[in-house]
Amino acid sequence: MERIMPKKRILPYVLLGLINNKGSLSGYQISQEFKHEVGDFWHASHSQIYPELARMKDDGWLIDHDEDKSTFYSVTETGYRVLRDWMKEPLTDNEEIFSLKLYFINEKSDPLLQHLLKQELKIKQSKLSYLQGRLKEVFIDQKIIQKSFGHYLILTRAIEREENHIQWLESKIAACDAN
Amino acid sequence: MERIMPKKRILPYVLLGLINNKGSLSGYQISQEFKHEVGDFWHASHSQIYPELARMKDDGWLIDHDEDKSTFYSVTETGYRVLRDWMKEPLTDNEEIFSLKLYFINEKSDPLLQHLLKQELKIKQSKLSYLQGRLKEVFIDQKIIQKSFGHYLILTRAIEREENHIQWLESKIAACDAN
DNA sequence: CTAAGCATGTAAAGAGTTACATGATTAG
DNA sequence: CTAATCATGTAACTCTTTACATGCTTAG
Repeated sequence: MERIMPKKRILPYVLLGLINNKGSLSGYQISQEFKHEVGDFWHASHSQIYPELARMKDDGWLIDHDEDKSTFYSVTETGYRVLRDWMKEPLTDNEEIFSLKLYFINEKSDPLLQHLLKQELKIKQSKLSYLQGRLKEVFIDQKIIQKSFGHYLILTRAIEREENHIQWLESKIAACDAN
Repeated sequence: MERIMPKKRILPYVLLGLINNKGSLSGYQISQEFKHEVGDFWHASHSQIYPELARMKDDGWLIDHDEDKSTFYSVTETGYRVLRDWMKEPLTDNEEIFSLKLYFINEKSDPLLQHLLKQELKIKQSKLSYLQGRLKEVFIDQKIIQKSFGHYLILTRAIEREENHIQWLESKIAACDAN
């Protein structure tokens, strides 16, 4: 018995996180934000941003004030609670979401930081063993490597990538523990 | 004077590449493929796959034959030309497309392999210097790091990630040159 | 005086997901 | 005999993009 369960929308949380980081942002400034680091893991065009901001204001997540021909939005208490609740939701095997949530943490001392790093480490460790299993399973001999060389490359690359990510996560967990 | 230019669809090329890799696949088998390595950089649900296969057959990119209650598709000469043309199109800063194209190369001796690796290396090198520039530009002092710690983390992580990727690309380019 | 950028908004179309459907086969 | 998996297909909906629109300001 499946109930209609719409796909979890990310955009409102992204907007909440961005506005919360900067204190207050206009729709235009948000679209500019996506041209820098955030753009690596999320993007939205202005035609999505403006109506979304209006909806979020209606929902009481944001308040607006006009200044210099621009409408600036700030996160309300309700909005901040919504954002934090989303940040606390369990991570899945989705690096973009991890990066976004990390990006939305401002203080090194925020306990969520450690929580996120440790969650992501577990996910990545199990992903790594999955990929290592696939390598053994799929590429049982040299002949298969020769005939699917691209597949072999991307699989070995994925393994290296996960190893590198795990190392980084471990070093950051250690560094944050040292406080 | 802008003309209507629909967003470049990837799905048909993904299907072409997957079918070409295996010689022949059914819609169901394709949806299973997305549960493994390919799923890391592309995904499609069966409700997208079946109509797309039908369209591609109409366009003469695929031919089908029935067997055991399944419809299997193979790539036609036209389809293969379309796939190769797409593979030769310049890469952009989009790792998924790079990985997909790499995945679709079967032979180590395929000259496209070297071409892809070198193209991606250039893109990643310029991305790395962009990110290094951002780091200097944004985090001018310790105080800013303290107040945007998450941002600092994901930016330094992105830099490490690109460095690791560049190393890998360079090692593979060298290894392939050695032939 | 004009092109580029600031700033916002809506409409139309396309891509992708979830749900609804059906029917066959296989394993417990 | 019943749940899971194989296998395909369509309908409805959501999300995102592109295009159409407007008006203001700044730099060359």
